[in-house]
Amino acid sequence: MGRWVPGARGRLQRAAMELYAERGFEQTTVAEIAARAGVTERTFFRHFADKREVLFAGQEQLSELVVGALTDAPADLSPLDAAARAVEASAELFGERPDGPRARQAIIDAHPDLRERELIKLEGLAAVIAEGLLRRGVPTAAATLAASSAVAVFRMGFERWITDDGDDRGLEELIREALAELRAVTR
Amino acid sequence: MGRWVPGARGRLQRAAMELYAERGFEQTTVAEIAARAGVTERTFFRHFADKREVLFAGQEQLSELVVGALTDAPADLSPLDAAARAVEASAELFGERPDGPRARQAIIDAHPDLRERELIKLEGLAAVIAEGLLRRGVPTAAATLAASSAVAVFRMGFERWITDDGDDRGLEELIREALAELRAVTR
DNA sequence: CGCCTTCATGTCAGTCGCTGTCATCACTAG
DNA sequence: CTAGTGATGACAGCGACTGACATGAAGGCG
Repeated sequence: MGRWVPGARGRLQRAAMELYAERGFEQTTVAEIAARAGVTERTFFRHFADKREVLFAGQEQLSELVVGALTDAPADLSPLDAAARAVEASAELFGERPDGPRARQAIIDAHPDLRERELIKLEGLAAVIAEGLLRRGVPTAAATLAASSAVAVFRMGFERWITDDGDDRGLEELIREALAELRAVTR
Repeated sequence: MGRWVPGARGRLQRAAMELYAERGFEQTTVAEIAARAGVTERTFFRHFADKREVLFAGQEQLSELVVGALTDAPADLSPLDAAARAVEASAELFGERPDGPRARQAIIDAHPDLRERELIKLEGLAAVIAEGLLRRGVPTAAATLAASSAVAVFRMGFERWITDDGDDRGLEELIREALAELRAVTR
């Protein structure tokens, strides 16, 4: 390590989450985040592309995890089932307690700029799922539609997971439930 | 009208489209757009919330049109069919020639910031469709899933419409085709 | 015809997100 | 001990966006 205190990236993430939660996203300055983390504003932008990205750091891991699950999924699964299986695997990343994800989601939902960023991240997730389906021999159109359906199902399961307090079911089960509902709707 | 030349809003839209197409979105300054339109930078921000919004002016009309079509759709249609019928109605707004929409889409696809904005607009479209389905008595979950499915189907139809040059089919037919493919995938 | 309200615009100052550039300094390989 | 590496600080600068105030034409009204 250097003269600097290590873990600047993590401190920036925590500081940003705290401040966004306290004062709101727009009312928070990057300089303030940096100050709380004990670094310079410039350092913030060396770790995160912009003021929003600090909230979406785990996205790469999520994509890798989901793509891995898709690759490992049984070859005889239908495209949609394989894609759904893939997004179910995300439960491994989120853990059992929805508290953390719920707090983060509350921040995101509170500001359109952050929702935009979330949407393009989900779009990216759908893109890598579609790509994985293509590698399974699924035609382009079917891959695209199955991927976006899987993401829709994931979103619904995720929202229920962080919303319902009396509901003790896990993220995976809620995603499977949403998938069943999607099938009922498209029937 | 006043001392000012009327139609500032329209001139700003045209100027922005031209400049975004010529130099790209990021390389274009709001001051440049305003100058080409013969107004001040400040006036730009009086007409459009930000530099991106100038490309998404027709979104309100689209939502209204789609919601109207959803309201008018036969009551015995399934939620998904009604939602699909609604997005099909968008063809009325886009006209027959995909040239204009294609040019606009090329600009949007060229920059992530614009794609973000497009995604949140589509999300808004899905939201109003879901709302319309709720008014039809569709349960929340089914309404949400049907709406997002309809938007996915719309996107696929739209992309084919502006892409395929030898394909003379209209937007409506391409959307119906995508819907059939979605049904095949979710089967 | 002249006054007054309205409203789109111009002007100006200022904040903040974000970037390029160069210096600094601890750590590390040789 | 020296040169290189890598994360950081310091600083100047651009451009997006906002708030406040001034301006001048259009239209209503006496």
